Amino acid sequence: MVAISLPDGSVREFDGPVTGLRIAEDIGPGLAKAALAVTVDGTMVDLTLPIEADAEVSILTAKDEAALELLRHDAAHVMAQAVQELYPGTQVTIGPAIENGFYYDFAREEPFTPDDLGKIEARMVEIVKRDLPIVREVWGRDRAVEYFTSIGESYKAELIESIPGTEDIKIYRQGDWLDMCRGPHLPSTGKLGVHFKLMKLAGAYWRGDSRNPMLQRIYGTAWADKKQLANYLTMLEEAEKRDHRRLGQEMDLFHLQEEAQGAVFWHPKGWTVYRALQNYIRRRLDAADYVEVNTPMMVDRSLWEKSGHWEKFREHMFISEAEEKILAMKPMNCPCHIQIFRQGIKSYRDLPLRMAEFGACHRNEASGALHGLMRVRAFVQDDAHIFCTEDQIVSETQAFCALLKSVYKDLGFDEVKVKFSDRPDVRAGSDATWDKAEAALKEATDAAGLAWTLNPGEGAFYGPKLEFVLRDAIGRDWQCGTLQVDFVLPDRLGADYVGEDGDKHRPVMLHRAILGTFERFMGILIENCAGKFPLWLAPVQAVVSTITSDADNYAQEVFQALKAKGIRATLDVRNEKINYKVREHSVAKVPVILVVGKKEAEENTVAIRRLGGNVQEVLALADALDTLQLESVPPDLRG
RNA sequence: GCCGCCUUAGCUCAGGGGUAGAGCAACUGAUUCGUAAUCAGUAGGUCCGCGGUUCGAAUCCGCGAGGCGGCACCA
Repeated sequence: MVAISLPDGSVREFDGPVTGLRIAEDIGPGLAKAALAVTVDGTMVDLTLPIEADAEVSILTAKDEAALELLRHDAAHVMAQAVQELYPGTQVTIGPAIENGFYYDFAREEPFTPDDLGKIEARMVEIVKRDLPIVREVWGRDRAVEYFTSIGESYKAELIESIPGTEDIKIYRQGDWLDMCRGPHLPSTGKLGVHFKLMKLAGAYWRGDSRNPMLQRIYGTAWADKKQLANYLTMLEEAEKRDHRRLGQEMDLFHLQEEAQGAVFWHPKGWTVYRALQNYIRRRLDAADYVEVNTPMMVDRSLWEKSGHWEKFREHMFISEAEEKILAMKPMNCPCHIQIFRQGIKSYRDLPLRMAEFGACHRNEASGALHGLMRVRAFVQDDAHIFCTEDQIVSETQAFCALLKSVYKDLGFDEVKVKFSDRPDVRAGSDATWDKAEAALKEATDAAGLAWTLNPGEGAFYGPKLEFVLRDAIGRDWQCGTLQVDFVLPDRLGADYVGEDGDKHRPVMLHRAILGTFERFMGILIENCAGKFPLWLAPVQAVVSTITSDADNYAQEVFQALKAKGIRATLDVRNEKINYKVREHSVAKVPVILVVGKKEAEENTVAIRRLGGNVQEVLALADALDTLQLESVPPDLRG
């Protein structure tokens, strides 16, 4: 007797082992048809797998989020079958479900072309139409290795060999095609449906290791129905429209060119936003008792040798030679900050010492890693190093987390996630020190009210770290802020202070940034607001547009008044129709258009039109000026 | 760095072994108009670079650069 408890609380009894499909049939034919898999005591399994003991079972259909993952995994298998039918001799490797879709990595001499994607997709539809039953088999390891080796699937054989000897090898067969896979899978290929699309071709290293051969990866997206697929494709189009590289050009914010690969040419408008952002951060740091410094951009190699960077990151540093000395463009500010710390004698009374710098750093990133503003070779961080005692780690971390959260909120990001990276296998410092540092970081993060997830073993070799990830308007995650506890660098570069006891001690150094780099954050900001900057950041905050030349003098007066109030305004007295002007300034995403015609000039008013709206508000000039001035105050300066 | 694709006017893109195309933008002129494109005209090109094939290359082939999509990397 097997008792099956269902999600509605009911219990059904069967006289022996029973499959999920039987249970579904028992409930109703409609459900049996829609069933894709079952969860047994919370674990997803095949619909055809016998359930031997009492269990809590729930039947999964396309409506369940978990079933979608299954569907995507099956899409990967169907794609692999299609590829092997169309291109004999191609080897399969791995093909998991991923967010929004799936991929499969193939080994094949000849590259796939974009045209091939269409052919593969058509064959996939055909395989779905064949509605091949998907049958699970359990093989012995040796048999599996032997089989895959015999048909020339050396990657699969290698995979099986790396599975622990105690585990069964599961084979899923659909028609005359089969693959080794952990499962579970759909009952038949027909259940996959045809709401998938192959998206892109890419290279990917075997087992993610750049020393291994490169395979050909095909990415696809798959959904439960037509509407979901269409929504996803629409979302991608929307994301493309707010791509910071596209908006950067359309809005005349910045450009990149090959003579300065990975370095940004900021245009007046982009630089205006950049400055507004930097000034904002500078005020926030001042308010949080940081001191700002500035240190050399090029420093002799000997300093990098002492800090350990020369040994570890030499390849990624830009080098210059002068008078038989080798200088390196600084890839980071911290060694220089320690030089300032070391000047004179520091007392415990000087700690915590929070030293900030907006210093230009250069790193020779791999050419393939460069990506618009998001990954560049020349950048400025909102960087600071907090020199403190071990006892001050908690309070400093807590204060930092609070500052970070507040900054993100001001900039329009409310969702912040934290990744906590603890001790790696290879590390410096004693276990006792690590215990202390990790506990302090955790305590402080909790106290700051931030939810964190563990990133085991991913800490820096010199200490544990926090990574702050924020989510943008269209649901993408960006890692921006960081806080790293460092016991090593102060030691290597000889930083010390005199303690209460009169002895010399090593300070702990907290490396921290909120935005990360200004370049990258500008990119994130542009994409998050789709180019429609909040008023305090907008490069042009208001444009005064005339209807006829009769209002030119008055428009000039309005324009000067705006400037006098510190508002970034432009004047548009061109002989164009107001429709034309409104459209042009709207496309340029200017937040406020002040329209003035004969009537406004006579009455000393302005008609305000805001970006995205189509209503006009007529205000007395003095009121309009006050309103706009108030609205353009940066968030940290608001009463 | 690795794999694939792409590179034509300021921008978006079409074309394609025989004198280089469109829309928008720019410029000139006309138009003075009430909230998302007024009309007409003019000008604009090393078809990414270098080499090869050819009577002839922007087009075909090779090499290189940059960009794009991934992978690897990210102190």
